[in-house]
Order: sequence, then structure tokens, then C-alpha cells
Amino acid sequence: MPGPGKKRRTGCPIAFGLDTFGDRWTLLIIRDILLRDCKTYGDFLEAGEGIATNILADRLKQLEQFGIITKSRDPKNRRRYLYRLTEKGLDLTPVLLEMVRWSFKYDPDTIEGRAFVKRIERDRDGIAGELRARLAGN
Amino acid sequence: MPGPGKKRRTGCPIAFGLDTFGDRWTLLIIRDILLRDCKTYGDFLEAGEGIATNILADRLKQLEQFGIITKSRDPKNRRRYLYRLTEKGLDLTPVLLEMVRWSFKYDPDTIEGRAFVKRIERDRDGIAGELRARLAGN
DNA sequence: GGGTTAAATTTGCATTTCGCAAGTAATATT
DNA sequence: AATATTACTTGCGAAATGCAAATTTAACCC
Repeated sequence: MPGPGKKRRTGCPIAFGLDTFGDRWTLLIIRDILLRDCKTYGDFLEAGEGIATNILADRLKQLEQFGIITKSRDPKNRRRYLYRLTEKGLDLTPVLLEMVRWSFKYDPDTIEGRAFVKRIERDRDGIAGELRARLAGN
Repeated sequence: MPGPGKKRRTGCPIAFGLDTFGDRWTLLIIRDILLRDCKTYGDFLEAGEGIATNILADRLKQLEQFGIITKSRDPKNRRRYLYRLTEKGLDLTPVLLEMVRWSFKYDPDTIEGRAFVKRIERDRDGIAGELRARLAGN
């Protein structure tokens, strides 16, 4: 029951966003799905930067409740679940991309290609479309 | 000792962003400066959605250390300080604007004009420029 | 220049959340 | 039936948060 559950309800769109994903882990999970093809609980545990299992479970539940991801059994291996982004989750792509752009500019250690960053500036919608298309096939 | 001080250092730009402003309050402070003309400690206490004084003090210190805001005495009233965004802080504008756009779409209670949201989509750079210009005169 | 007020923190403490290690449940594999 | 995978849950100490009250620092007033 922790994390982004505190309702602020001021009507401010920034506050609403923070109520939804304003903690240290939620956006990383979304990043993992969007940019790293993570789909399962185990994927998140490995791909993330060391999220605790209880926190992960909690955030996945929360994201599902918020309608940002869906959870379904993997038909190919029924002991695992597949987590996928909904439309609402995919629509967070621009937020993520702007964060990439900012960090590229200010973090000397950021591991991100200049080419990709330049493309964000030129072709936001194209990138978003490609990501969407790539994830649609799951 | 709290807040966004946990270094993750994976080189991931999203993680870097979250290390900087990935908590429940930091972006609200930036919002207050950028969109609500807040400049002083007292302004933040009132304009925010009820941030505790110790948390506010801590976040301001942190933001200053990160080079996102500056702190200087108010020449007109030397017992107060003025907090202003640096270039690095102003460059977070696109992140904030995308959050506004997303919340406008998904939060029925969001108090934000459709016109402004439409303009974000058409004229990101224009808005960013205006905000920059408005704050420059301080 | 001493006393009062304003503004910005700091401190103390109860509550909540986090993070780690270990344990459990459900399905699949052999 | 026994073992292994995968996805969690639980318990507990440590850290962050939130609240109220106290403290600092620098005007302002006489």
C-alpha cells in the first residue's frame, strides 16, 4: 500500500501525474516495458536497477489499478504473467522521451545515443508510433 | 538526507532524471516557480499542496546542489531569499508540459484549459520561450 | 542600539514507506 | 510424486515523511 497512492486532488495536472508515477520506481517499470521489452515479473527484477520484490509487486498492482498496464497469463507458459502497457501507459512516451532529452544534456554519464536524442527533437511522433507498433505485437 | 539523493548510476537517462526529481515534491516546486510565479519559501508553502516545512527546506537545498535553482537575497527585502530556475531547471519545461498534456487527457478533474493543451502540441518551443522570458525579468 | 516582527529554517517525535532476506503458492517439468 | 520456476507475501530494521513547536537571521521601529 505504499508508493504513489497519496491523493492530492487539487486539479493540478502536474500533481495528478505525480500521484500516479511520482515515486522512484514506477517510471522505471514503464521504461522497462517501453524501451527494454520487459514483460514479466522476473524481467523487471533483472532489468531494473535492483528493485525489491515487494515494491515491484506493489507497483505492478498499482499500475494495473491505474489502468496503465494490464496483467494476463502467458499462454506459452502458464506459470508466468505478461505485463503490457495500455493506451494510457503508452501515452506516457512523450514524458519519458523528454526526460531522456534532458538527462542527455545534463548527465555526462548518460548512456544514450546522440542520434536518438536528435531524433526525439525532430520526430517525436514517429518514435512514439514505432514503440507503439513494436509493443502491439505481443 | 532524504528525497532524491539515492544515486543509481546506471547511465540510464530515465534513472538519472528520477535521481534528480523522482519524488513527490521536487517537480511541484519547479512547477511553482515555472507556472505560478513562486519565488520565496513562503510562496512555496502556500502555493504547494501542503508541503511540510522541513521537506521544503531539504528539497530547496537539494535543487540548489543539483544546479536547478539558485538562491539569492531579495534586494527589496533583505530578510527573504529568492529562488530562481537556472538554465538546467528551465530545460525541464518540456517534461512538465508533457505531464500536463497526459493528465489533461486522463484526469477528468484536471483544471487546465484545453486551449493551453492544444498549444503545447502545436507550439512547444514557443511556450517554453515565453516562460523563459517571463522569468528572466526577475 | 534594544525590542519587536517577519521570514526561513531546524528539531523532535510519531507514522509511513523502503529495502532486504526469507518464506509461501501455483504451475510446469521430469 | 518430486523438483524446479515464477510470482509473489511476510517480517523486521532502517530511512523518509509529516506535523508542531522551537530557533535562527535579518529587517524595522522607537
